[in-house]
Amino acid sequence: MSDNQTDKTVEMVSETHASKRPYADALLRLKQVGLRPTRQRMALAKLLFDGGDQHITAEDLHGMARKATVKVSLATVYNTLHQFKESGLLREVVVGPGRSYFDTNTHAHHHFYVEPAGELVDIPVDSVELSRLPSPPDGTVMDRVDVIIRVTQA
Amino acid sequence: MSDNQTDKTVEMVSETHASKRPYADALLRLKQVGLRPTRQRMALAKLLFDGGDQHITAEDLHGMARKATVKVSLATVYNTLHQFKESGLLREVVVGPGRSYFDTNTHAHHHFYVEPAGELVDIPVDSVELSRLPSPPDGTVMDRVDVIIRVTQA
DNA sequence: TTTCTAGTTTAGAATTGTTTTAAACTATTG
DNA sequence: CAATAGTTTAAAACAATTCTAAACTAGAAA
Ligand SMILES: [Mn+2]
Ligand SMILES: [Mn+2]
Ligand SMILES: [Zn+2]
Ligand SMILES: [Zn+2]
Repeated sequence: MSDNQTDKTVEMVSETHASKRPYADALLRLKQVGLRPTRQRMALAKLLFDGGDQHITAEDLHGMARKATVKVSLATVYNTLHQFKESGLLREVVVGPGRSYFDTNTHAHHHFYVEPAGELVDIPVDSVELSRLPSPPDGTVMDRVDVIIRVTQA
Repeated sequence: MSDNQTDKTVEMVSETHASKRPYADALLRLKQVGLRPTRQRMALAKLLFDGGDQHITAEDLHGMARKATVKVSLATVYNTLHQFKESGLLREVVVGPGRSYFDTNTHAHHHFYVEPAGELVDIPVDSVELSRLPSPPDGTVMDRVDVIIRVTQA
């Protein structure tokens, strides 16, 4: 519901005001989670959320920023990604040692992991049916279930 | 079947010959995958496979070796873990950025990941029912499905 | 046995990905 | 405008892993 609302706003902005107010959506998101809309965060938010679902590494995002001539340090990229993750604007998906991606799709969903390309592909949550799950170990409570289907390029 | 056979051998060895021939099982495993039974590999194999299923990091294993007064470098521990993994003697399970475990249970199975303890608990494959899976992206073929249930200490 | 050789181990350097530090900077509030 | 809390950054530090190149060793051949 809150997600739905956000999505609607995004659509509106990108469809009707994007050229006039290209930072409206980024600004909104930052306001919603209580982070100051600094130049760097605005630019990173725009890069992250302006182009559909993405699975991106910190280095990738830093590279995109540089290509877009946004002056931002790698440390800030890391800071920002973690703040966005803590705020629920992003999820982190870990697929291999030293391979972690930030995912702009924060809805419940699963992943194909294509090796050796190292590419992540979303799987809608309802196209996987987990009809039986074991109960968690004593003294623990279930947080979430991640399904990663590892596939290889034929 | 091949697994079954191995398991039977392990049992036999540990039950009837362990005290007399404590390296018989390790030797067998190395022979089976065509790796020379060096002092270091034998010792690591023994540490890994002699005590039920384990989820262990490279540092952990190196620590265990040191405690058992086995002289082996960390580089060799890494080499060996990767060789064992490539040979199918071990699996690698990645649960978080910079958190990867080597798993002595090579049968198909899933995991609870207990946070923040960082502990892995096996889930038998048949206690999870994956009744529907999407087809892999074009040009790829499914390798395996990993289910990680993240749980938190209550 | 004694070579011979390919495979193995190792210390140490290097690399990768990420975090920390502490000083400079900036968005917001009064 | 201050004043201040939050933010950014270069640089150093860190953790995990890999690489390098030289020394060592298991197994095969002589
Ligand atoms: Mn590895
Ligand atoms: Mn992280
Ligand atoms: Zn995703
Ligand atoms: Zn396991």
